[in-house]
Amino acid sequence: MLQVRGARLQALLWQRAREPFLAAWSLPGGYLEPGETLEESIRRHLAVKVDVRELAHLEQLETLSEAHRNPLEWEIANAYLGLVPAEVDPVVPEDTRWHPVSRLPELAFDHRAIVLAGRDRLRAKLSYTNVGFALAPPEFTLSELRDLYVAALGHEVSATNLQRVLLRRGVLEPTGERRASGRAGGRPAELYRFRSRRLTITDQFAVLRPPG
Amino acid sequence: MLQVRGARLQALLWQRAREPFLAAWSLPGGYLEPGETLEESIRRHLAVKVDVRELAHLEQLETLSEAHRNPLEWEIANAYLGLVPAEVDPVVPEDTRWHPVSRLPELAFDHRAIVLAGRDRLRAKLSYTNVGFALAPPEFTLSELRDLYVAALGHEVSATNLQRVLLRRGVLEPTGERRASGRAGGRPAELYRFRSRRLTITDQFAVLRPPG
DNA sequence: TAGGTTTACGACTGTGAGTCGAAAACCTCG
DNA sequence: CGAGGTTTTCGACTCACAGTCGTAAACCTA
Repeated sequence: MLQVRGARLQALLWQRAREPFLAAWSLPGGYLEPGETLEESIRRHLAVKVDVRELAHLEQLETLSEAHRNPLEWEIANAYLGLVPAEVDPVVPEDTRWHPVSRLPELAFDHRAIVLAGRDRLRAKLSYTNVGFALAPPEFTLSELRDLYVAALGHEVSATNLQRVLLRRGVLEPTGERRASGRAGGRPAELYRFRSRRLTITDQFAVLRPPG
Repeated sequence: MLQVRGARLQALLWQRAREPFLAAWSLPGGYLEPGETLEESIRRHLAVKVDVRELAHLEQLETLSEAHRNPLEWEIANAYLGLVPAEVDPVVPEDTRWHPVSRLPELAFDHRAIVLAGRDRLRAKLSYTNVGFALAPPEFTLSELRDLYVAALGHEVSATNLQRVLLRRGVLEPTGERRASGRAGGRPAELYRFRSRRLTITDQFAVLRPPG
């Protein structure tokens, strides 16, 4: 599970209480029960840590069967990517904390690679889909949205370009209202919302388009 | 497994000899054995049908756990996408045949959706990676490569643009040799090859690039 | 050798992303 | 109440690159 908090992209991790990897940080998850869908299983295990209704998006990341996983048993592990909108602060148990993806602690198994794969998937999809809806609150100003993109992408983003691109693609729509900026005055910003909160591909890749 | 044969994108299917879905066409595959990697398992099952050394590329597609699969047992199925270069013609058993993806027969389970997902994945990656190497023979003319792209993408492609784009990205390189076109004379075409035969992302998506 | 065919390549066009600056709309402080 | 500072908005400009087109090159066959 990833979320932008405090202008940084962070991952929800919990500290293991048992061997192997005692005291190392780990991704939430667990075993599949019979008669259960993969996604049902994920949601069940996540529900132990957070309120799953706050998940704005959940998608399959990859399936792993590497040998360097838990050496006791040969496992097939399904990694999922979940996204939580900014500004919600789910209640989490004692052993669970958010960690900036840019400064991860020692992680159990191959969980570090999984987190980085999730970050990369998010970065790519921010460019050609409307996943932004899963990072943003229901309404927001363009500056706030820009800050979310900066945190997730890890580089500067022009608010002007962001607005132009997302408007032309029909991803954003103005609410008609405006909100005064928090601190030092300034022109009040217009509020926007995502037109849809379901994943859609918005960029037909630039190259080798059909003619016409 | 997909391959461009006869100017059409085709999928390798075999006809089931047992219930359920008796006589329906089906994707090659089978069960995972203990102590086996997912990819090892896939290659083992494919080896029954074809010479797996002819696979130029193999990647994970998706993992399914739907209820409308084999109703007898609840299964987790891992779908893979394999690509075979044009102009190789692997020996296949009696019950196995290539079928154009655009005119698939009745398929068992949800295999039809899997084949279409594989086709879509291939189409997308042709635009922003160098997967072309897995569809093309070792050396080829630009017209031949264009025809492969047309078959896979399903729409016209300009040979001029294809050349310019793939050369600028450093995906193609000329071999220095040339080959007379098959039939009616004409200027002999220069031969090209893919600089690398490992999957690489070559298009940093058009949108929201880092500044500079 | 003339005409046909295919490939190669430069020039032009058009779209859209990145940049910049001015104007708008608010605040606070004197 | 006005001046200066701050933030947002929006148009205009630039530039990179994909798509189009026409001509020249290099071969074949009759």
